[in-house]
Amino acid sequence: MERGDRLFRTGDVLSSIFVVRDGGFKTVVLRENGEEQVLGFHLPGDLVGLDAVGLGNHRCDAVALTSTNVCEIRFEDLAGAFADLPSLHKQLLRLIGQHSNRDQDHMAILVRPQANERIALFLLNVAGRYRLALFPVHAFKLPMSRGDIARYMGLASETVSRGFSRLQDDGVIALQGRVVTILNAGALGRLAQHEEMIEPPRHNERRVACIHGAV
Amino acid sequence: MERGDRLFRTGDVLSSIFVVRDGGFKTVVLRENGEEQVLGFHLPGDLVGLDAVGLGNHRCDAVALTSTNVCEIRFEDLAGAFADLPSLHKQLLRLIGQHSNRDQDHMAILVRPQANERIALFLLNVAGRYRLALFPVHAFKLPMSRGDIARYMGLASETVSRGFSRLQDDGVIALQGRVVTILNAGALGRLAQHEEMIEPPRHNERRVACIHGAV
DNA sequence: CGCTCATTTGAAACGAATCAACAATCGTGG
DNA sequence: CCACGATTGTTGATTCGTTTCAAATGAGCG
Repeated sequence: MERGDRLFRTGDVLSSIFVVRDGGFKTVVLRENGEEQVLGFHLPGDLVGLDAVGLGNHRCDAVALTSTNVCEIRFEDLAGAFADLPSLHKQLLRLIGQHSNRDQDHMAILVRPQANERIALFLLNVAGRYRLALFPVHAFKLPMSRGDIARYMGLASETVSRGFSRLQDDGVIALQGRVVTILNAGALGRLAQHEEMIEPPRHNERRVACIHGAV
Repeated sequence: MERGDRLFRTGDVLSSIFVVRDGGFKTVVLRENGEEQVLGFHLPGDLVGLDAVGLGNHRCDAVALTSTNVCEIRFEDLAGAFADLPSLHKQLLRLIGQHSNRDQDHMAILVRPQANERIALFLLNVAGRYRLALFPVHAFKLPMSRGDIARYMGLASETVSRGFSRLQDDGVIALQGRVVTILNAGALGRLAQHEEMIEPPRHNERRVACIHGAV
């Protein structure tokens, strides 16, 4: 699939669940006033489409953020297999539970009153997910735009941009466009919990991203 | 159960699901820094405990907000019935889907950048849920404190209080402590969507709550 | 009736949204 | 391969709104 393509749209009947192999998706709802709200990001290894399991219809659009590669699981096959393998039910329930955990992480971000905390949490979140799915990496490329991140976190895109720049100035992360390198995970964790930066940045001038060849 | 009692705690293994008959609950998580985040409110007719279906353990505490009355459904009974009645699965999945819809409503509140929009959405939300469960009422008593509402919406409790007062001054709602009367649902809906108040308040002085005997 | 806790309200400081301009990046086609 | 246009990202200045701290009021409960 290419960037901008939709895996499914709001209202579509549930026919398949997808596993992201490569690339990334966002799931979005369009509010009555025309604004787009980003419900979640789906990175390699993640499932897309579980939102329709409850009622049988999708409640959001799944939009490809980049060129993507997905694995399709036809739901009727799954339903047929349920009768034979009761354990599959537990499996599905566990998946749904994980999905719900994602929502909870999202809410944990949204309730923070401070933009910097939200941004720090977001980065830790994404980094953790990449760490699970791929081999541990210090640098990863965000497939989504700053605007998407903003609409995910309930902030203006300028605020996201400023927050990223600030983290770079403080030597917590290095930025190269959408490529993020976490330089100081400890500091990021403290920022996510409203604690002040304890170790001050070593230099005040913005350093160029030195990703020691990992990019 | 009495106010403050816990139906279950974080980490408890899933043993039962509950239906709220009377009163209300909040589900909360305690963050590492000691702060409490309110994940949801459970009013009469609502289910509590679905959070554990995915992994088998509860991921939050369920705290009674008032004296309450619940109906317990032992999960093992349910699991046994699954083998006999495959349709029960769909039923459970639908319930989970509804639960997920709640989370989505919650996020729709949290992404609003403006406190007034969040508060308007919250009131519409709660009113809609009371309308579903009980006979239509214009006045209802919130079982939760302003602080709980604030922790649910990611605001300071003072901001919630101010927002309520503002809505009262504008003649959109009437307040009597925790009893809320919606006087102008249309205006509330418009406020929830960032639109300005079109019809100005008829009087500037704060009116006393006139709930025409419904309380 | 007096206590404690919840709620309301005020004033000030801080932070984010907004508006606006600019730089950088990407994709496209010459 | 480079030039171009369009999108995306960054940065600055201002305005608006929320948090915070503080105090007063009100309600619920023993």
